[in-house]
Order: sequence, then C-alpha cells, then structure tokens
Amino acid sequence: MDRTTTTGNNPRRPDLSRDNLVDAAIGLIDRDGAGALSIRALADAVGVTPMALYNHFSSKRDLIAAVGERLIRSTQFDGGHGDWREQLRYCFGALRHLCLRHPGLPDLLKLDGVVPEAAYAPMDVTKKALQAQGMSELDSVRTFFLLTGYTLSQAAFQSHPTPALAPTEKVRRERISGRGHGPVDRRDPPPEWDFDASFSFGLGIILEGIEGRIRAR
Amino acid sequence: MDRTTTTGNNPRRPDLSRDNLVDAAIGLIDRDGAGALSIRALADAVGVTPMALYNHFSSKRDLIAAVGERLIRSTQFDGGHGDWREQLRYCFGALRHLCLRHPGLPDLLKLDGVVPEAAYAPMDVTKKALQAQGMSELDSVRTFFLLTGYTLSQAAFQSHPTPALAPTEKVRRERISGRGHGPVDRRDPPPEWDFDASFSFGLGIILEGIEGRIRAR
DNA sequence: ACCTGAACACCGTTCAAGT
DNA sequence: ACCTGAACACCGTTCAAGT
Repeated sequence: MDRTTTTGNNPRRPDLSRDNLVDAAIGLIDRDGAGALSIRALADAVGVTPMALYNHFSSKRDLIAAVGERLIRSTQFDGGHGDWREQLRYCFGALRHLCLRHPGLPDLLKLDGVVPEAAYAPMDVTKKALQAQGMSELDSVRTFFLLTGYTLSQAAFQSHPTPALAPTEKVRRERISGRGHGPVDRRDPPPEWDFDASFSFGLGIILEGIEGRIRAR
Repeated sequence: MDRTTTTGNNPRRPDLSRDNLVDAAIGLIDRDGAGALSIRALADAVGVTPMALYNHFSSKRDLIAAVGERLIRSTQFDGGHGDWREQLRYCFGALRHLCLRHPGLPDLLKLDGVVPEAAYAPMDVTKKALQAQGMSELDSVRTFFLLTGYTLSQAAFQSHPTPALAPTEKVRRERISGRGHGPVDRRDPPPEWDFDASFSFGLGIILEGIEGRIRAR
C-alpha cells in the first residue's frame, strides 16, 4: 500500500516530489551547513540524476526558496498572549530559535536575497502589534525590517564559529605574513560570550526605542 | 623608472602584490558583484595563472578578508563632532554608504563570516561614545553588534534587486506551478520604497532605545 | 621567491534523447 | 510526465615542475 518503494539497490528512494525533496534538502543543510546543499548532492541523496530535480524546481534559487518557505511555515510566530512587547519578543525569539535549529538557514536566505513569501507571517504579527498601538503601517513595516535584520544577523553570527584553517593554508599564511605583510587574523567573540543575553539586550533596546516612538504619537 | 612594465602582449600587468591584487579584486566586485570575485577571474584580470595568487593569499578567504580590510580601512568612522547620537549616526552612516558604494561588500563579508580586523574601528567609535555616557564595556560592544547587524542587513537588502529569471527558468516555473503547487514568488519592496528614510527610521529607534538605557543608569 | 601546467573533485545548467 | 547521459562553462585547491 505504501508506494515508497525501493527501486534498484538504492537504500531509500522516496517518490520525487517537492515535499520529499525539500525534506532531503533540509537534512543536508542541517547535517553539513548551507554549503552542502547543491543540486548534485541532493540528487545523490535521493538516488536520482541531477537533471531530474529540474522537473520539480525551476532552479537552485527555487529550491532554496522552497526550503525557506517550509521552515518558516513550520514555525508559529504569533504565540505571545501579552502586550505588544511580549508578542514581539515571542515572534522574533521564535525566528531566532528556528535559525539556531537550522544553522544553514540565514546563509541560505542571504544567498541571492531570497525572501520566501512565508516571511510575511512574522511581518503580519509585527504590523498587527504595532498598529494596535497607533503606529502607521509604513513605520510598522520599517520596524519589521529592523527586527528581522537584527535577529537574522545575530543568529548567523552565533552559528558561525571561525572554521579551522586547512593545514596547507596555515603554511602559506606563515610564508606570506612573514614577509612584511601584517597578519590578517580575524577576531571572534570570547568563548564565554553569552549569545542569549546579548540578543536579549539588543532586542530590549529596540523595544524601548519603539515604545518611545509610540508614546510620542 | 616605473617598474609597472607591460610584459608580453597583456594590456596591463601590474606587479603582483597584495595591494595591486586587492585593487583588481575591488574592481571585479564593483563591476559585477560579489559573485564575480573568483581566484580564476582575478588571475585572468591581472594576466596571470590562478595558482600565482597563492603566493600572495593563503586562500580565497584570505583574499576576501583583505578586500574587506582595505575597504573598511579606507573609511573614516569617527567624523561626528556632536554628541554621542551624532557620532553614532555618522559612524554607521559611513558604514552604510561604504556598502552602497560597493554593493558586493556585505555579501563578501557574510561569506564564511569573515570579519576583518579593521571592523574594530567602528567598534571603537561606538564603545567610546557610549562608555562616555556611563554604559558598561560589555553593553557597548553588544550595542555595536546591534548597530552593525542592522546597518549591514539594510544595505544588503537595498543592494539586491530581485534578479530577472532566466528564460528557461520561467518556462520551467510555469510548467511546475501549473500542476497543483502554489506559486513560489518572492515579494520585493514597492518601487517607491525610500531606503534612506527607512534606514534613518530604524536607526532613530535604536538611538532612542540606547538613550533610555543610558538614562536608567 | 615566484610562477606555470596538469589534474582533482566539485558546481549549475543546457541540450538531446529516452520511456 | 518524468528521467537519463553527455556536455559546457565554470569553481577552489593540490601537486610537481620550472626559473
């Protein structure tokens, strides 16, 4: 009765469909990051030829948008039942935790600036909460972009420990920087950096600024 | 006397060096975006073999970091001579305009989370301005990340008009979405969107939030 | 010290062909 | 309607060799 048959000697070969392919794609990025999502790797994962995917997605962009769509649609953003502050904390806390659960997500969305239509769920929460306080629609949309930009950038920052240098790169780096060029090191947050507290602090500042704007109406 | 000789029939072949290569790399990203910066394209642009670049950069990451380093170092961030509000407006206005002048820059920095050391110039401006108002060092660093995340995300958003679909992709999209799958369109800001005003609005909210935090000390 | 050339293991996508 | 196979024009990087 289950039509998910195993053809040939391929371990699992589900029916190809948008839903199944998006499932597999999320598996790839969760295991190995946004860079691991390629048409070829996905085709390999489901036991099919790369070109077969183009019957279900018009391009890699389309695939990425579908992944973002699925992930965002699987999240509830309007769970706060307090005042507007609590609603926004809930909404962007949910967005942040979604990004932390799927560390490849911010990179994926940043790739080519893909913004899935589902992103308008958190936008609607924001607009509703702020317009109820007398803020104009334009300003509430602007505030949405502020909150989203902050949340995504912080989540991306947290999810990106500086990758270790390849051994050959280390050797080249020593050779190059030993000849008059300054070091090109990057600095990371100290290991004891509290990302939760830091995010909460920034969000608090934004909410306080919003409150001032609302009071001044 | 000028040692920038033209060898062979290559139009211009400057001496290879970090500085000259970074110059050429900036030329590439300014003309065709962050995606146009590849080891091979850069080698081609300066008339040399790809592998020659590895005598001057240890990896593509190293090259990207050097580009970011140069661009950020070429900018003045501490030009505001008013109160802390004006100093921060100047600092992050400068960062924003740098990103708009080099639309590939935010993408480049986002790539692998490269943060050039030079980014600590705007951080120092922020710390100095806020600690003078009694804010702790930790909170001023957190505020720096808030301001930077917001500024970069807005600039990236502004620099990324949705690219036109390739003709073949349009055909595939019609075929796919004509069969039960919902459309996977993306929405852009309306064409009359005022990015300057929107950025200024968000920055104002952040500054207002900071002021509240300062007053509550 | 610096550069070349061939090779490896990848990409997204096109095109023509199969069923 | 859906999938394959070969090909194209790309990637970053390794390795061995030249001068």
